[in-house]
Amino acid sequence: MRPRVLAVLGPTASGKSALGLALAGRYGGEIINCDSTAVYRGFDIGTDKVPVEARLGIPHHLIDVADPTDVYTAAQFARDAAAAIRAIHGRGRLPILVGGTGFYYRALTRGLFPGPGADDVLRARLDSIAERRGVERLHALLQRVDSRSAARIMPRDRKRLVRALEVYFTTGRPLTDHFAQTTSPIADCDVIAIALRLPAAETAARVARRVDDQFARGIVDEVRGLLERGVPAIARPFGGLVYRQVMEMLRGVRDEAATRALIVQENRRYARRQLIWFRKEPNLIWFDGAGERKDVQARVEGMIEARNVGEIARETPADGPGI
RNA sequence: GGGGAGGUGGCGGAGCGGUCAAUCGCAGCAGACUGUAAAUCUGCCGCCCUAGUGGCUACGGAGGUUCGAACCCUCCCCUCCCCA
Repeated sequence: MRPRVLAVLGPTASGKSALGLALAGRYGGEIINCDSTAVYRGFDIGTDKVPVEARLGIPHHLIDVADPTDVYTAAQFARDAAAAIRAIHGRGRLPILVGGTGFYYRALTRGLFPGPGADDVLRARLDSIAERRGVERLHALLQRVDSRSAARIMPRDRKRLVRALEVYFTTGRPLTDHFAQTTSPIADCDVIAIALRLPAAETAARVARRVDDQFARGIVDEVRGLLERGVPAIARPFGGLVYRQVMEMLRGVRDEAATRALIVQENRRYARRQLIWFRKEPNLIWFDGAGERKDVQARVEGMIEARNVGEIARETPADGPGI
């Protein structure tokens, strides 16, 4: 039997963590975070990390594995997650990916081409071209060296233009040439992916509630504390949802009421983008309803049992912790 | 009561005789995504349809001037500010 991996995906505030925890408890699982911002230490409230006390003793991986000043990437995630999966399988337990970053999930399950990582010097040079002559300049440049990529990338999509040029200049081959070598680091595993889905209005209400909660729990103090501890304002995770808006509030861009409203709005938009991504993701098994609901969990468990996914745990009960 | 400013698409706000269904921003909707992805970017966005150098209704209301009006004139309605 091929090793199994479970995944709990879905838009923000859909109850992924609760479902992941329930499934881990039931099937002897360990959780692997699949959320791009939760990897950063110190960014807790805004990322809605499950507090250690609430983890029911279930191991959580890839949370708090990066310093705020690090630049954690999808490639790094794919490597780390694959390693975590192998380790968990080695313990005879079931790896459960939980998160909403579609790109990370794809990087893991379908792979990224084995090309070069970021070249900061080159990026700086390309960025300065964009700065001085306009982003379109990069597109024109790409058009000359890699017209296939130029056709795929919008003329003002700076990040993708920079990356495509970076790959070309560091390898001498167009980005699209590299794609053929793309393989998943967990190609030997069977991934059973569950995706949660909620009506937009429900997501909106849940997000509003969560934002109130984040402020009540001290998101503003968390940000202040990070800054006081010397985390630079340009640190990657400060650019993410919630943190970006709170940073702007602290800079006086808008007051707290407006900030809360904005965060709610941005969350709804983010949820929409996540759904667009996941809709395209093949082989997801969709469940309607929030992940903390017992009936939803029961439905998911029914599906899992029908597919015998939990078998990994049952086959090797020996080193299950206290079962 | 007197004086002043203004009423434009869901909101903010341009336009001040034709090329205006109306710049732009926001919100909304749809989408792209191969090492920054909670990021970055694209399209649509009055109504109708066979989706187009298509039809229709529109710029507070009613009239008027003009070949032609969101833009000019008259009256009315309504906001806001200042003085009483």
